Amino acid sequence: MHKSGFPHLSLGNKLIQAYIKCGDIEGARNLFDEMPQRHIVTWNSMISAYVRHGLSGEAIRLFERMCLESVFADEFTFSIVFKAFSDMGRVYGGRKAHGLLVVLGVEVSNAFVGSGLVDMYAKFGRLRDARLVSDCVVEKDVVLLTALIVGYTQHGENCKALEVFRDVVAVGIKANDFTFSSIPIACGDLGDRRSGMQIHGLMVKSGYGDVVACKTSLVTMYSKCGLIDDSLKVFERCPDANLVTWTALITGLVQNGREESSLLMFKQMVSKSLNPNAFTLSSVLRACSVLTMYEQGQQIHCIVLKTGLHRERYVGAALIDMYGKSGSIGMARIVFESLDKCDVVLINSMINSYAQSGYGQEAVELFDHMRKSGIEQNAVTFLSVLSACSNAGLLEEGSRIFSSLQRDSKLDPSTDHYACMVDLLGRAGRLKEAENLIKQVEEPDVVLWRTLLSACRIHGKVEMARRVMTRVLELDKKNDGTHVLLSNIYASAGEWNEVSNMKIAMKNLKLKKSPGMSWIEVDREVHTFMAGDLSHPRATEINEELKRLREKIETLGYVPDVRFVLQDLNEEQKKRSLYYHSEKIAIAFGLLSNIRNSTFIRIFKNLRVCGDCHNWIKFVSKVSQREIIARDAKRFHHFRDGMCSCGDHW
DNA sequence: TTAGGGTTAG
Repeated sequence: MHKSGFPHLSLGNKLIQAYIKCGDIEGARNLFDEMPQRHIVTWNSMISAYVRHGLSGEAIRLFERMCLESVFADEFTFSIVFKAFSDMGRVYGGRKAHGLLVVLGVEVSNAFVGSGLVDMYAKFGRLRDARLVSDCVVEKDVVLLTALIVGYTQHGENCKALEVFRDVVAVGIKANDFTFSSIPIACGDLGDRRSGMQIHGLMVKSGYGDVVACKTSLVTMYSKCGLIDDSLKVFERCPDANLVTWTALITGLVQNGREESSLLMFKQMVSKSLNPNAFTLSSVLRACSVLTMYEQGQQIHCIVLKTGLHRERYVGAALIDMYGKSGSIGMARIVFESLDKCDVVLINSMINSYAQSGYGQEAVELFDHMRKSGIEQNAVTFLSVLSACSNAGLLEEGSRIFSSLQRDSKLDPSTDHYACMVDLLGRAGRLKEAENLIKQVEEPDVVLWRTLLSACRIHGKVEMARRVMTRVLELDKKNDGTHVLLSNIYASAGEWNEVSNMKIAMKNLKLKKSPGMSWIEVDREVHTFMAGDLSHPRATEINEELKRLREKIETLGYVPDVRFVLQDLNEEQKKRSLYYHSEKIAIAFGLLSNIRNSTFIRIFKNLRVCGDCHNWIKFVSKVSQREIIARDAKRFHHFRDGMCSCGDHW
């Protein structure tokens, strides 16, 4: 023992090592603090233990204390401390440590030091610095080059990642499982199937084809290349799939439009007692959102709450989006307000939810609040708030925000931003101003002209529509939506000859009008209806319900508005055609299904709700005492007690 | 002692 009663220097170090080995970091720290003098190895052991236990902040504090006490850091210290700085995102501190390394004359060419430094700069996104350090190391090893590859892939520089990988192969450095779990990501993000498949072959040849992380990386690579069936093949040969592998597959399925399969896979995963994390849950929430399956979405929300992941940013954004897209704006707001920290994506999700439900004022307030709080707004923020203004007809606020976007030198308004303004002006009947705004755009796209064409329809401006149509056709001859739009303008004006000319034009161009359909989720099953569609097993009941509703609402003053029938029919035929619009059938079915005694009914339509249906739903919401939420191609309508949230502006 | 695979807004 040391005369002061403390263990001898090397014995003390051994004791600290023993504490660390047992995972007793607190014990190691106490002993460390009590030691009258410490060897460099002791400092290094302690710093290293902190980093390995996820206590990088503590590691940095100890490193700084070491410098203050004039203990010279060595290669070992630097190899570990750079990771601490990158874990904590402390760019400035990391650079200072690099400076100290130079002053102390520690060699960067040491493989461990070089790799640590390259990895730190790569994680900070300072890839030029990472490359400079890497170039100073004469004998580069696989760890250093893999760190560089990962840095490039994580910051979207996938071509450079592939270049480094090709260098690795060319100079004969043996790529290992870490390299093979990183490089397919670059191929996936580039959509480079050829390189992806070559690397897959090389991986198998090198003996890493059975490493789970490598296979996971292949699942992602194939799915990002649009080859989801190949992802499934890799997954089938992965009996040791872990949570990351399952999540990669579930995400891939969602990204490839196979949302139903992704939900089935999720169920399988849970049945294997694998607990989903934030990655998994945000992907399945997206699947529910796309499928408009909100009962499922709510169940996933329960899992989120049970697992305590409701404060995770990615999950929060996915939940806000899911509730926003389901028209449950109250729930979206509850999730939003429960978050501890806000970032631009979360706020954009909330603004966008407001936009879709027509809550323009709330969207503008959040936008203004964001600006006051100093949170940087991006192009999506402006697009979301402008679309909120356009859905709610807030011309004054929209113009103010659009002007500030034009003044803001950091962001250039895109054609999408202009489209919102054209829509706002157009709907307000200021068609000439809308047209002038389009002329300000250097290369106006077809969306802008089509937006103006749509405004012409609302205001019945047939002559202007003819002119705008020629511009639309110059840019996109083969768009069914455009032809239908102009045909509807002619139909509203009673120009039936022109309507049949449009039909002939569409036939010649082999364009088909996409059929209108509505759907509703009942007991986690989706029921879809077309106009006049009486093929549902409960068609007779639906018909009776429609009749009951008609009788009730007619006593309150509902009159079918045949102006919305865009076919050349007689009055009685027109009324009958309105009677069986798909949204009416879906609502009648919803009412008779009495979904879980719910106070509301939610339906979806792939096209815009027509004026007569809009009026019909208002009456039905009154007689049925239900809130009816209808999502059409663009937005939500919340009907309650004979009124609609859109204030008839849509 | 150093490097890896899966997630959010339009």
